[in-house]
Amino acid sequence: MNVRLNPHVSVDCVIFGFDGQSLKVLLIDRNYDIPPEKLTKPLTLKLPGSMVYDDEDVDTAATRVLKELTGLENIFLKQFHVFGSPDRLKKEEDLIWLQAETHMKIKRVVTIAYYSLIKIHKTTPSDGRVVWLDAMNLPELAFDHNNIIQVGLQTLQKEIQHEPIELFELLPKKFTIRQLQTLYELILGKKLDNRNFRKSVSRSGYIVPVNEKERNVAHKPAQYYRFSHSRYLKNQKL
Amino acid sequence: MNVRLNPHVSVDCVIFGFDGQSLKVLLIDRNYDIPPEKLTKPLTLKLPGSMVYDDEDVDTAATRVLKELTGLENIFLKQFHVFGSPDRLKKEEDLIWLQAETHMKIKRVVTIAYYSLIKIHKTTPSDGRVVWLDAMNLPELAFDHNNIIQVGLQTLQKEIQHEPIELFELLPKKFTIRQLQTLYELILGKKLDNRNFRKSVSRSGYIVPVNEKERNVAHKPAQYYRFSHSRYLKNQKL
DNA sequence: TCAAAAGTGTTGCGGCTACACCCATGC
DNA sequence: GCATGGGTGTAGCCGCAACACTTTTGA
Repeated sequence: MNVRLNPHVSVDCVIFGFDGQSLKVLLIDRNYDIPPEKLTKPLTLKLPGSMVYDDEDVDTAATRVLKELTGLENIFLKQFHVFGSPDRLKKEEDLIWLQAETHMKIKRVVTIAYYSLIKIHKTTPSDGRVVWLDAMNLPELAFDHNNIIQVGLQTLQKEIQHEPIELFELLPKKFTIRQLQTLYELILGKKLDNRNFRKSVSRSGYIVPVNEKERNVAHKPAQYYRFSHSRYLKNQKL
Repeated sequence: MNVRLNPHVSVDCVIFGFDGQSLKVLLIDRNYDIPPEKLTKPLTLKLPGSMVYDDEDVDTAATRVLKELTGLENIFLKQFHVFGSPDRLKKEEDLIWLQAETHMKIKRVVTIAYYSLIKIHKTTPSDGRVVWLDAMNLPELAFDHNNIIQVGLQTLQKEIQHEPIELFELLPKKFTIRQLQTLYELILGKKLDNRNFRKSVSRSGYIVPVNEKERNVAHKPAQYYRFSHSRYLKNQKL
């Protein structure tokens, strides 16, 4: 395999997770290996990404980034926008970091952004560079990554209105209706009516109860449900 | 202005037009300037496109292509997908043409695809390289351009369900309901009920009759309508 | 027995579909 | 007067929103 990097094209992945309370984004501390006394900022966070190899499809590059980072394969990953303004590399520290990382003088990179939804607990927690931050309340990130995340979130909002399937990637196999509703509310940014939400769940036909309830909770225990992929496919055909 | 081309990133524009009968795509004969005796094929058609200049936003590059070709500015133009497989330049003749065109040895180009909707009669007909072909019945094109057009068409199908506004770019200022319906049917690839279609038109609130009817037609003359942008915006606010 | 979250039904409105006939014009 | 496409109304179904109380558990 020819591993020469194409210094003009990169991929960046906006990886969403859900911890039951809030919507998270996976970020990388790019200065993790730098000794503290040399750091100008305590944290310099960026989206996981990579230059594209010379003989690699751009989609493959995004898949590779995800795998290197989380160990996961066959993950839902969707190209959503290209960020190609020549001044997206305008911060001095970003240019310095890029040069150190790639050993090339780079003035301009066009990046193809993807988003992905994964269960937080599935990521290898061993990688110390990885942090999950609240997607709605982020600090200033490297490059134009705040903007990329915002556009990714808007895309996700639109998508889940038509393809709710994606959301189940964020939930554990067994989940309660309340968890699912909370997730919808977080992403859409508004409250939903609980009764109507339950009706739409049972109408869906592919969210089915499992033989298990919550335990040790100080209220009526909730029924667990799972996403049935086979029933989902059946409904599509109708 | 630094006019150095970035040989790794290009833009391609799928420009749709409508002649009242069928949906068209604008294509370029890339061998227009080659003397006939040197041609291997009578026509070698491709999408209008360009490499991206080193100091140019990718969206700007797409806008530039459209302007160079049609003279039009401020045109609706939407980024819809990146085609980045390393073997999208696999045909020998494509590589030869690329090298002649750019004077560079190029093995791999990632292209960002845009689609656009314009009124056919607005294009400068002086440019002999330009041809409009039926979008549903295309010959084999250069590179992976057949595939790009197909994906563009699918994107358009999805978009018009939510943002019908785009379609008015394809119609003359004054148009009949039947023309609008024909356009919908062509893009969606299915027949629509005429009565229900008219109802949705009058419900829309932003398609308004003008004081003019068809003339010299051998049937009841149709009312002309126009798209009212101001009414469209008002409805959005509700 | 209290606090806390789970779970449950009905009604009205508006939008979507299906469907058949008369109208105005040019030839 | 006839061929051609323009234009019109209704009824049933379905999905969506609004809305308040009972149930089950742990503490």
